[in-house]
Amino acid sequence: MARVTSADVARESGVSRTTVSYVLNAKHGVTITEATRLRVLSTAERLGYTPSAAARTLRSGRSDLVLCVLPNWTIGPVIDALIDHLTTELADHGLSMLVYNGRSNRPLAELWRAVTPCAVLGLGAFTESDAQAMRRAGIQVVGSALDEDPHPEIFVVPQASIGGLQVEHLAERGHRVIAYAAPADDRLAAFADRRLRGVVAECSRRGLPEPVVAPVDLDVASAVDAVRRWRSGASPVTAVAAYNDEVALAVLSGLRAEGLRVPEDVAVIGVDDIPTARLAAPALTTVWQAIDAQASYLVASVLAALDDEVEPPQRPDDVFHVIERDST
Amino acid sequence: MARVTSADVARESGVSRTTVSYVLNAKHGVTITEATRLRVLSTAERLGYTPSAAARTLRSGRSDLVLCVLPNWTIGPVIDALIDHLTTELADHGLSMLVYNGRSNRPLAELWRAVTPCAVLGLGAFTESDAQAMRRAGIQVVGSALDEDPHPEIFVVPQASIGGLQVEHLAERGHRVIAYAAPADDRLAAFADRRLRGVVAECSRRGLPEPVVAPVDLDVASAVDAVRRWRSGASPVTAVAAYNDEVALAVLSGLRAEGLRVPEDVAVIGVDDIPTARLAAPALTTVWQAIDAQASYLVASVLAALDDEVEPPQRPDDVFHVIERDST
DNA sequence: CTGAAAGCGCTTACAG
DNA sequence: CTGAAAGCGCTTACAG
Repeated sequence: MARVTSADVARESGVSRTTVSYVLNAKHGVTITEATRLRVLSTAERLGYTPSAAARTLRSGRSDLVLCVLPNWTIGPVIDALIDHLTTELADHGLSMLVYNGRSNRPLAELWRAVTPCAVLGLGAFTESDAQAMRRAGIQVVGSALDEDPHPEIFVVPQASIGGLQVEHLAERGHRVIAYAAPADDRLAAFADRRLRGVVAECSRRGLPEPVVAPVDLDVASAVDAVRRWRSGASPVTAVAAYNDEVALAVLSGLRAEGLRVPEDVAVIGVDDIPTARLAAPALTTVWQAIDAQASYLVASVLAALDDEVEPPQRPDDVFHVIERDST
Repeated sequence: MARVTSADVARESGVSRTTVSYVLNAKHGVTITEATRLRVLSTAERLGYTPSAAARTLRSGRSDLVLCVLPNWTIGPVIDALIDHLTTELADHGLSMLVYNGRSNRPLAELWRAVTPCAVLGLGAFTESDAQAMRRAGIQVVGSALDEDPHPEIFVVPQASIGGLQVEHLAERGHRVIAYAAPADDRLAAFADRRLRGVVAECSRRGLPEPVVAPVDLDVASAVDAVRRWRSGASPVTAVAAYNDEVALAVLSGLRAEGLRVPEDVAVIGVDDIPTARLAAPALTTVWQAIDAQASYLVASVLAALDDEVEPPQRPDDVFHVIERDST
């Protein structure tokens, strides 16, 4: 069965393709008789007409597609919620968002063979050559960074400040010997390193000893190893800042296996507030992120990149806070 | 800066656009002088030429894009891994996969304004009208179903058999009064209902009493309510089949709060084997899915839909098995 | 072995 | 208020 085109709709409605286009795109500044309008609309409906995205894009040089590029991360509930917000908000502006999982480490260039987005929203940083290639193809690039970035148009979720917040919380509860539980999954290194940097900086600012870092796999044995190391020194660790909630849950299991009480012997704080964090024994204290505010900022950035008349948004601040539960 | 087109490459290389196209697409059956080939390739490289996806798609009536449509589910590690596998395997066949999160309950039709995939891979079922619209637009539709489905080309992950497996495991350990912990999140109802159906069927097949169903929110209070209900009757529940691991973890927390021992007083089995399942106290018994086999099947289905000469694959069986840990 | 030309389906000045 | 025509950038018969 052949594809239905605007020519079909035009013929069946007894008008020209121009008129069909005007009606279907509710073209401004052109007046169409109500009768014609209705006729075209109903024919289109009846025929099940769908405009060809390829033709529209080719002709207008612009598409309604925003591509969200995910770096090689594991995707948990936080990113899931972010994507959810982005999709919905962008759709409210007539933009469709599709997600590319750049796990396979393939060059992004492959993608432009398949799709022509008007903007690309990178949740991680792009390589300079990728970014250049995109701009050259007329694609707006909205990037993100995990650090403070000199480019004001780059979205920044300062990972270091998460680590800072963890230490602040722990220090305020009187802890002085603090450890950092790093993830064993390499894909998370970009985040983990920066969060650790924040932990180290805040410890030093407060005159606390440098945190002992141990990688913790998501199993009990690995956590037990880390716990033994942390507790073995002359001044045993009394608090652990974990890379995220999953790692924190592993630490909890290691502590339990070693017969240590939480938070009496060792306090633990995570990041993310995953659903199971509150189900742990004891319920996990964690750092929460304002995903909706981050999504809104990102959407506004995309809109500003697409339309010169739209002002770029203010970076949201205060996107983190500590949720106190029973593990600290 | 204007877009680089194949005409630019042709001019700079001193050949026609035809030749450029032949070289860049490594067109079979056409012989091009090695010298010309190299010249074209290097000019394209130097100019940073990226073919226009819109033009290719419009001209050839076919794109390299596979769209994966996610229903309104929460996305956990299982779906994440599935997407990962799909992206990689499809890329090996020259196809780019993009993911659409259909959460916003918008009609899929909106999407065809932005993008023209060659195939759509639905992880949930499509409405008949959506499926029809896609076929009418020349898009191959590869659907999935959660139940046995009369259409042999539909991919089926029989959710009911997950529930059956849970009961089988529990019954073999001597349990007779089994409860079902349903998720409170409505978005999961499609799965939950079917898994429950499997639980009910297997109980009845084994002559066990009908399972008591309680919804369990991901918090301790909700789980405690459910546990009290399960334990209050004349024949208290001794085993719980949970919708998934998160719900199972909640049940564990409710049991703990009520002072019940696991598995001595009550056994618990989940589904998914999320990373934190093994970190629970006690470590959670769960049902594992062979995601890689499912992904391979799906990829083969897409390939078969795209090329009539490729045989549709055999449905994989044996995609589930129980991972025994300490909670049963 | 290489080129001129047609045409995919749309939108948009331009003319009437 | 509506239509004829051009052109977006590519691929592919067809001719040489």
